[in-house]
Amino acid sequence: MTWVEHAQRELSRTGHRSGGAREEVLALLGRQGCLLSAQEIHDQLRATGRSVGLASVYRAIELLANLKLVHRVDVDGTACYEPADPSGDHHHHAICDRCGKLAVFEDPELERVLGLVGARLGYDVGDHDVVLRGACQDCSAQPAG
Amino acid sequence: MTWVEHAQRELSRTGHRSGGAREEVLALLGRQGCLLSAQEIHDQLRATGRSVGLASVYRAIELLANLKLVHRVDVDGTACYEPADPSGDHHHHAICDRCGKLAVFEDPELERVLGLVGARLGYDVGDHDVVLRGACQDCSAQPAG
DNA sequence: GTCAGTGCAAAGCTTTTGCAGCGCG
DNA sequence: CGCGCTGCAAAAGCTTTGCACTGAC
Repeated sequence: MTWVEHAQRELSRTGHRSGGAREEVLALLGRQGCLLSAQEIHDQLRATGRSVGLASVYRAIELLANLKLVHRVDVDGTACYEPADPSGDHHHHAICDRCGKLAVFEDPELERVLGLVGARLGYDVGDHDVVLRGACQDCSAQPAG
Repeated sequence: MTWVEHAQRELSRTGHRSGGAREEVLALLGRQGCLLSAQEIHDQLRATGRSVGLASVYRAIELLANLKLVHRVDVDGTACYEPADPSGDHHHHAICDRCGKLAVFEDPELERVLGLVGARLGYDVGDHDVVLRGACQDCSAQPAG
């Protein structure tokens, strides 16, 4: 079952109707898989002739986030979204300060340590964000500038 | 040497003049130590009769962030700031979904794992953010709502 | 005296909200 | 055939910028 199918099932299960705008947002997120801002979703849909109102993009995203079907990450003060794997698997991001390149990683050890930290704090941690910032391999090989 | 003194020295070393507004922002950050938004800085200064224009708060913060004297963390789409320890020591944050309570933690193991991840990606990681979200001990003891 | 620093007001972005109409179920 | 979904436009934050003025060096 694809993520899009999973999401559609969840939406229907929680009593939401199907509509053109949300379907388009869902399909785009499923195709892209990586971090997209609301504006990027709007622009990409418009570019492929499947225009959707920006407000509807925000509403679709908000709903999907509430159902934990997408994961939200703030990048430079802008919210970006990506499909959340229903199995609970997830990854984190490293962003290059210089060229903006985005790298994705996952690390079981990291997850384990974060779990321990949450337990130590007495927090029932439902979610966590980890973002690394620095120079990617290409950029750090070049003189700073 | 206090953080405020350290920051003043850095500012002067990098050719910046001293001015009323930035001094007030610096002093407040030094006193509070924890995450503050630009608006909160502005309000708290006004409340103590040391009013500073909101634009000046933003300009002071931006400069301090560029010099790595403060650390920026995005909380719910709003940028918050706190003094950055010159020794490189730093902590991370856990935020309660329900009551908004903020907890602070540090964990050498976490830092170690993040270092390994950065190395594996070939990133020269200069900075990283970790935010845990969930229910704090008090809130998770209560029925959801 | 020069030019960084400052306050105010206006503009820019991202995100949310109000409202009328359409269409899924 | 009701109510949720949608688009548009207006509004509501947060943040940046333009400009004239003040004050540090």
